[in-house]
Amino acid sequence: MLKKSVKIKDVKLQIGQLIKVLRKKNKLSQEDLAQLLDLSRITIQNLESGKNFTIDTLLKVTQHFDLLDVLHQQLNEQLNEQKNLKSFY
Amino acid sequence: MLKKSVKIKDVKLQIGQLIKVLRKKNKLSQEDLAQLLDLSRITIQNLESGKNFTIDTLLKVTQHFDLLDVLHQQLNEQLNEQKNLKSFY
DNA sequence: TATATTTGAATATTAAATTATGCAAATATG
DNA sequence: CATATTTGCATAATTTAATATTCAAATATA
Repeated sequence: MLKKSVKIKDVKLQIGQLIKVLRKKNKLSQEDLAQLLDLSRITIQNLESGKNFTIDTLLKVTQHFDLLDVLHQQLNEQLNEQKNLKSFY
Repeated sequence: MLKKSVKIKDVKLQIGQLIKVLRKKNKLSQEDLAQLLDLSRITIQNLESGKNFTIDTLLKVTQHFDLLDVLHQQLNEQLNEQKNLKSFY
């Protein structure tokens, strides 16, 4: 059973899908979210549709949906893993 | 005991730190890594020092250090969590 | 120590992300 | 169904990430 490798495009589409779910869960239109984050609707649309975007844009959204701490923790775990150290909570 | 909130800048610096550790573990100079990913050394330097950068740049590095699958899986778990579904492996 | 390599930081240019606007298609709501 | 709202996708202008180059400081290596 061969598992096909994940492509960069796949991950971008996946991120977009996640943002869209979060936005709809919070009953926000693309325009609503854009205004809350001081971005244009087009940037939100690009983010959700797998286009290239900046880390600042992604982290603004992440922060708004209270996932910045989760991300920070996962990165910390990954960092400790690479250093062969246990992660601490 | 108050825990101070994680800032966007913190996460960017953390990503940069992680990339730097991965690069050094693989005994690559910034220039080496840049050439392997068809990027400039300056882009790698910006990535490692907390500047803004694009998701394509980050995912190229992630892919090179065989962490794209891990990221994909974590995103899938987060997506299922937001949908109130169990993640599957 | 000597010196070769790497890194950080500046400036200037190029490529691309972000933005603004408009409009048709899709979706939501009365 | 009717229509108001939202979304997707163009095009063009602006902002900024990515690049090229150079040089001094830091680091690695003989």
